[in-house]
Amino acid sequence: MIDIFKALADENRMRILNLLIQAELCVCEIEVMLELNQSNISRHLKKLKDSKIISSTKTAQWIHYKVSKNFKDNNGLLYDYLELELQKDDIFKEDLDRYMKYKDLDLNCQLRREDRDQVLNKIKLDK
Amino acid sequence: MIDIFKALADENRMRILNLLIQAELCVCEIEVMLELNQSNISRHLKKLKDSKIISSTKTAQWIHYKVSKNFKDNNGLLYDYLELELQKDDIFKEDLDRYMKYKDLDLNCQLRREDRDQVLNKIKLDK
DNA sequence: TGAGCGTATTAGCATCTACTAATATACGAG
DNA sequence: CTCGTATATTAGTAGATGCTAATACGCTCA
Repeated sequence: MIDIFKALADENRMRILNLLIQAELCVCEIEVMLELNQSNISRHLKKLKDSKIISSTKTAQWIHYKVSKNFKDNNGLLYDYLELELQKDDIFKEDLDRYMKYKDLDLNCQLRREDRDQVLNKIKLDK
Repeated sequence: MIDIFKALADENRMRILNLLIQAELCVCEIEVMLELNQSNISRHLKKLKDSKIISSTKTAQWIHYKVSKNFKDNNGLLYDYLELELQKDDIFKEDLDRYMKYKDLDLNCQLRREDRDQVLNKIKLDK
């Protein structure tokens, strides 16, 4: 249980988890959505995975992450708490808004590296 | 929310919280129950209090800590999760067993310093 | 097979955290 | 007022954690 709390005790990991609660995503998508660099995301994902909160599946060179069934099944109350609380914080809501834009524009993880800046621009929120 | 998780991401703080979920206690009682030194407990309590998980009331020179009403009211799902999970781990169960012994023996926080070792001995678990 | 892309890992660093030991503060009893 | 007790705080230190930049690994496709 304490390992789970340790994994949750970081804003960037919580932002990642917030996205993964809504969708299954690969590293490069999270990278664009949160504007964090790949190395950080990868390490944070490892920590979430080590504590069994998320799981991953590999297809070709992409690794897709999602909240693990095991976590939901064994920590239902905590999962519900997270879903509820994540709605209350602007930073998490904005991340989801960016994800919605990304999805509405039919963008996907095969976007080319040279397009990344354009993608970033497209999902930028106008506040 | 992240501050709460940070506060919960430590075994000793969780042991303290485990006791406070069951009873209102002062520092010297926690000290005996968990065999941690006073300085550590005081700092851990401060952290739990800063994140609004617990609250304290002062009577004479004793400061009694308990889970705050505010925390229970605003974090019901998390509180229920904690109550449930804390039952699953031996270390937390043993701490509660020691508390039960302490209570059954009608010991209280006014025990004299020179009696502390005796108290420790009385609440020792025979496993 | 080799180039390119997605992901993981490493090294080096700065910051944070928890601990011990010592000291300070606050209160009550005498 | 002063001593003893309960609690808080400080200083110093070791270990954990998060970051950046660089590198390594693994997969696909030409």
